[in-house]
Parts: sequence; structure tokens; C-alpha cells
Amino acid sequence: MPTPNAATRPDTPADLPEPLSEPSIEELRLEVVMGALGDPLRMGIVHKLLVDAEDFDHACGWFGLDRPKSSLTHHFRTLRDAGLIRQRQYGLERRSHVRVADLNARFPGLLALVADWAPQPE
Amino acid sequence: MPTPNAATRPDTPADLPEPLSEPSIEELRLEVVMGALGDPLRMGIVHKLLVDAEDFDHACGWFGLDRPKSSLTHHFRTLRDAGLIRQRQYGLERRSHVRVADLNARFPGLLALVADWAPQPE
DNA sequence: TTCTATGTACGAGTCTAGTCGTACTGATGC
DNA sequence: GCATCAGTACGACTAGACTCGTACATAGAA
Repeated sequence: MPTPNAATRPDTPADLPEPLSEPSIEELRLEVVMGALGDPLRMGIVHKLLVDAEDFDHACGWFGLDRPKSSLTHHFRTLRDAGLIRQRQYGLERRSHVRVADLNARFPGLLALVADWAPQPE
Repeated sequence: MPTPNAATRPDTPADLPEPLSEPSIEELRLEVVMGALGDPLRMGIVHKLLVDAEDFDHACGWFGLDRPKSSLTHHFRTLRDAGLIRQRQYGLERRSHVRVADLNARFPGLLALVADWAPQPE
């Protein structure tokens, strides 16, 4: 499990909580990212973050997902382990945002596809 | 293992064998496509088809995959069911090619990502 | 016809993902 | 102190993926 050093992250303001453990940019794997997006619930999470997130970080209650908390933990962790989202602890809440810069740098065009995604009708 | 001599490439689709059962363009789902690409073996198949295929259709022996035939059947079927490849029966061989036009129309940029993919180094 | 080559069908085993309930932790507020 | 709230950890269950061996179907060539 990769443990990135926040000191090497030049764009991280000092007043933000430390990001939780996540793969570095070099460790991002396209097949892992796509595997994580293979589940419609997770695809919907990333999609909603890209489309509806007006400010940056959102706790998982914001998504309005009707699943037990333990299931959400599983899916958010899968997304974070794949490198799709970054999570920070804000007091009680663990807020997430998409790693837009990292993903655009490694997989240009991928996030545009996710943003254009529409959930299965019916 | 040399490539089978390229089948005569009549530009009239009527001369080609009928494609095997596959989803229509409207039925293509991004999360299904990405789920199919979540396996490194399948990612490698599509990648090789995009990068190394000089002519159009290749039988699965062309890929040089060291797996039992029944495993390959499973993976190629998964790719076809997801809409990534089209398969046609040429006598004994079932040859495949990527549905480039369909995928570019529905998910522009996706195939470029797969073409840029590199297998996990060791 | 018989042999060979390509690939499917089927079944079984194993492994992992997804699901959920319950108990727990850690921060906030009374 | 105590209660509350967001989220994790853990265990269990289930369904599906991945794997493979074997048997079978079929096309083409000897």
C-alpha cells in the first residue's frame, strides 16, 4: 500500500488535513481504474463528484446513496485505492474529491467520459 | 506464430461472415465496457488489437496468450458481450477486431487510452 | 474417410467482490 | 461526564468472475 508524503505535494495548502493513503501518480494503473469504474454505484459516485460538486470535498452522506454505511466504506475505499478519489478527514467527516489533475495527466479524456456518463434508465 | 494470411478484404459487408451476437451501439454501457477492461488480460487483448493489428481480423491464437483454450473463450466472450470487439467466423477460426467506429462514437477517447496502455512491468 | 486444428460447451473448483449487520472508534456537543 | 454522529472494522453470506480439464463440434487437408 503506497504511502505518499504530503510534503512532496506542492499544491497542498498547509491547513488541509492529510490525505488518506492512496497510490501515487506513477502507481496509477488504467486497468485498475477501469475496474473500479466497472461498478455502476462507483461510476455514479465519481460522475456526481465531477458534475454536481460545486465546491471541492464532499462527505459520503452528500451523495444520497441508500446503502448501509459499511457498504459505502467499501466502495469509497475501492475508489481511493484505485486512485480515483482523494479523501481527507475533516473532524467527523471523511470528504472526497476526484483527483482531476492526476487523472487528466495520466489518462487524458477518461474523466470526460465519466462526466458524460448517464445511469442506466429504469 | 505467423499471422494467418489476411483474408481478402471485400469492402462489401455482404461478403463477410455474419458477426456473432453483440450489443448494439445504443446498448453499449460505459461501466460494462470499463468492467471488461478491468482485467489485465482483456486490456492486453484490446490493446494488442489496436496497436499491432495491421489488417483487420485476428484469431485468438494470434495473440500468443499462454492460457487454456476454454479460458480464452471466456475472455473473448466477455469482450464481445461488453461490445468491445466484433467476432466473425472464418471457417475454423473466430477472428476478432475492435469496434473502433462504434466505440469512438459512443465513448470518444476511450480507445486512445487503451492504445496508450502498457502492461504492468513484471 | 480420417486426421488435425480451432474453438465451444460444460462442469467443477477457487477466489474475490459486493452485501449487510453489528460492534467499535474518534470527534463534536450537551 | 455523557450522548450523538460519521465512518471504520470485522465477520458472514452470496453471487459472480476466473481458472482449468475434458468432451464435443466443425472446417479443412491428407
